[in-house]
Amino acid sequence: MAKQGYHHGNLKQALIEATIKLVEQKGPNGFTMAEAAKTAGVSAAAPYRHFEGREAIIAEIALQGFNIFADLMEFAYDKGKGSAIAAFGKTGQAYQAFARKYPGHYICMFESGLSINASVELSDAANRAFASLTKACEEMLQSIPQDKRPPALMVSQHIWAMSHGVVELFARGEPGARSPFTPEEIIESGIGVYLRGLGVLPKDG
Amino acid sequence: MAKQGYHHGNLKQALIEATIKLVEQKGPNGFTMAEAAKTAGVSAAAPYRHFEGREAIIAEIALQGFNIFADLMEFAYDKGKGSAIAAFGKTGQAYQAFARKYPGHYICMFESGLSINASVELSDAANRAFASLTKACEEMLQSIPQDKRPPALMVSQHIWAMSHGVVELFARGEPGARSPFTPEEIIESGIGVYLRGLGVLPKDG
DNA sequence: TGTACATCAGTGAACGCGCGTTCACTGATGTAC
DNA sequence: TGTACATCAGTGAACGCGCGTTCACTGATGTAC
Repeated sequence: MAKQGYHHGNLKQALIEATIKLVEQKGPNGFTMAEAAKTAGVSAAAPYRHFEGREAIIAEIALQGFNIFADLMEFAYDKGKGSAIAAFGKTGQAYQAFARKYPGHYICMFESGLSINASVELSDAANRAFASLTKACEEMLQSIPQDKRPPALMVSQHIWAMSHGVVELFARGEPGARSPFTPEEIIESGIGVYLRGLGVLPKDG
Repeated sequence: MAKQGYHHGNLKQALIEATIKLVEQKGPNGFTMAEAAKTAGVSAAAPYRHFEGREAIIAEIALQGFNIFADLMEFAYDKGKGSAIAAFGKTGQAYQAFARKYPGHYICMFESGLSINASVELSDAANRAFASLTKACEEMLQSIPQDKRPPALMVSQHIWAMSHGVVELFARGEPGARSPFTPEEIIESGIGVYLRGLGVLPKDG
């Protein structure tokens, strides 16, 4: 995959991948530059040709993560188009799927202590991701009479909070360790109840 | 407060308090034994008279935290007794109040990477805390016809997930930084919608 | 195609640092008589 | 009340370690002519 010899050829991405792996295994602060370099098969000084320092590599992963996340959400939303509820459901599933498929990115994005306002690029990417969730909420809320309609932003924050909570509490560690239900079951039923409460789903599913 | 002189007199608790402060300021991995000792005004070797090592002090704080948490939840639940809904609402508020009032404990409990199964005491305390939430859910669900009643455990996990998500996403950093709403507004309205979805609250509040 | 040279992307040694932990010690405290 | 002694809870020096980072260097690559 990577070039042999003096020049690695693809070191930047190799370091990112090494860091993702380490972060998944040891948590956001268990990773060290030295170990990332070693994992990538390169001397300890090499990373500094590509990243300013420790923080920068985490920030880069978070940035990539938010961009993947935003793409996934937008794609999921488009796939459900036609039915606002369907579109919304797809974005909710996309959230869980992202967290499951990219745990290292998820950790860098939400658990590393990184400030989202650290760079314009980063906050742009984060905003894009959550804007698409909020847009899905907004369309879904159209079916509710205007005077009973809660703010779309608040609805998307409820969904976001529950999704994030499920990831943090139930999607880590051995399956079943903390709950007899799978994360997907929990979030799907939770959002189902919530949507009934909003009045966009009938009382009986 | 603490004794002066060679013997501190209260070092164990002083170290715990120092660690809580450091954890609040620097995150779960920003704390060091050396700094905790220094903050408590004691040599770097002294903590080892009271704790086996770094992990042990975090575990002790988490244990204290789960016990305080469980007490608060049980107390809140009792206060709302008579009305199942009221009792439930009180426990939800107690969750947010705990996270706000004891951020250092909260971090050690949920963000330190500590395994809840690390000790029997710890898992007992954690179970006690969540059992009282589940009990509140169970009583609340009595008003629903049995064949439409979701498992109490799942309901309590939904509530727990949303509460935790709100704490993690909206209750940290400067107020208003990520949301125009306060954490309390978000969780209260979120749980309100959810309860309407369950059918334990009327369609219009 | 060949050569000279600039630039790029690595190396390896070294640094200073602070951490976690151990160890022999010592000052303070409690207790038996 | 006084004394001897055991125990407790600190100290301070030292250790080995690995980390983040810098620096002068060098091998590989790309390009102008």
